[in-house]
Amino acid sequence: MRIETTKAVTAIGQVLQEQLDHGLLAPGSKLPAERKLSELFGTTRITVREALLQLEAQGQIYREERRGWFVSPPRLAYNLMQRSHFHAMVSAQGRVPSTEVISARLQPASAAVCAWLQLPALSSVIQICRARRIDERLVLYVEHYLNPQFFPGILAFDLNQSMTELYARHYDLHYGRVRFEIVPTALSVDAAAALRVSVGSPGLRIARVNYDQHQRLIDCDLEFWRHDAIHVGVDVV
Amino acid sequence: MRIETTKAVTAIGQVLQEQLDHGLLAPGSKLPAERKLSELFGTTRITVREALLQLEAQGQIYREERRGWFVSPPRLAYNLMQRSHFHAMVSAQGRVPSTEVISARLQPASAAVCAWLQLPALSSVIQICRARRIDERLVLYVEHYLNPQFFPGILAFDLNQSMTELYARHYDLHYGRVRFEIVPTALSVDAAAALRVSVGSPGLRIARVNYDQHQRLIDCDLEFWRHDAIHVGVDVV
DNA sequence: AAACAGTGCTGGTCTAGTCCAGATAGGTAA
DNA sequence: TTACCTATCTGGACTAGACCAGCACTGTTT
Repeated sequence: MRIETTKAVTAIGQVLQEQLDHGLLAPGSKLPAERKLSELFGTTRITVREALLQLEAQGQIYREERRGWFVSPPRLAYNLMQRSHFHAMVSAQGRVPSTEVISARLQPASAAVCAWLQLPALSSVIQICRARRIDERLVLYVEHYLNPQFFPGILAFDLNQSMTELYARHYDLHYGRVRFEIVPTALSVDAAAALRVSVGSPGLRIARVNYDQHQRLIDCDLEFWRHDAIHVGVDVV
Repeated sequence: MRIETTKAVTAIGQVLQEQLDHGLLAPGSKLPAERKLSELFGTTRITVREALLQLEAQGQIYREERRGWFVSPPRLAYNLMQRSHFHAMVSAQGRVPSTEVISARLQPASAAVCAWLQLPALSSVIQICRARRIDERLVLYVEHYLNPQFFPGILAFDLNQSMTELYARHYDLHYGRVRFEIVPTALSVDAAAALRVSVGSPGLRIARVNYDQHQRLIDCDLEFWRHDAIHVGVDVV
């Protein structure tokens, strides 16, 4: 016999929501296992899972593959107008950034990258793939594509640091005009692997095309963010 | 006995994906019913559903409640920098916009709205809720909040038209500075109902705070977009 | 012609399990 | 100490059904 007046999925969601709102579940803390929750709510794992997926879509909780469900930390404010970089931005908001290089090499450019960088077909580009964390949590996977003519020998540097600072210090290049393109979509297979999330989980893709102080198109990057990790701000004057 | 080397969910996704890529399923066309698909792929409805949900997360397909799954039309390019409004933007991209007013009234402002509009507690605001379509498809739910001191008698006008044009024609107000805030999240209950999508489906929330030509804070709006309906462009100079 | 009542179809929700693979932690042997 | 093994816990993937509620169409009644 069913007593509930609302659907089980929304009921479970509301209970968890209420606990989150009242801070009983701190950011970063782990939720009970799905099986425990299904027992607690007297329902099946599939139903519990659906409720968890809805909270995930809202950005309230997130999962790490085969590790469990966790409460989402606050979103990072990403202001497109103030020219900042990841490390500076994260630090300024009182949190701890870190970066790890996944791969860095010269390789043939894909058609999409040729178009972005306005390069002829079959050009070579420098690709740098990195994963970035806020307070130890993997939140961002970035693929950089550099026009090699502007960056001789860059692969020899330590690429864990900010590219912006590297450009300034060793190449005297500074960002001028920038074009952003923001698309809500699922994470790509590479991004999902790097962020250790299950494929198909929602993400935010931000593509940047960067010009230098002389209006030359120097590089672009493709950022894949966990969808619950940021909110984007833009001031138009 | 299982023959497949890959997971059934990704296999189903890939098959549908391939059909989409080759244009065998035209934008807006209906997919076979979930039960038909499960029969076709020799699996259960739950598994098919999971594959469909992944394609939905990627923005390839969408659903209308209890009507079926459909192929997503191309995304609308939403450029925050060019001061345009919905009707103009959609028309310029060769598509057909339409708007319907859901509600319009003077009411007490919520705390969040008071903060956005910098109004004292317990102020009244004009709230206008509208749903907007592109080529007949519901894609956007907007809540406008107007500071009533700037808009006497506005509720008497036809609110199906562009607010931007209404402001200009009858109040001599033009947008000056604008602040956008973009958050990937699930659609609110109201938004989901207005767009006739199931609650918990992914969406993009864009909040705008608008100043007029005299730097006065005149209104704000809260836009809820179907996540697959737009891509946002920003040019920073 | 217009209003209405069926009726079948659709996705939405849910049950009650099974098997698999990666993550983790504890213990044992080199 | 270090390396490896192993048992257990976690979510991931899947089966095989059930019932419900809203949609669209069809055929009847007014």
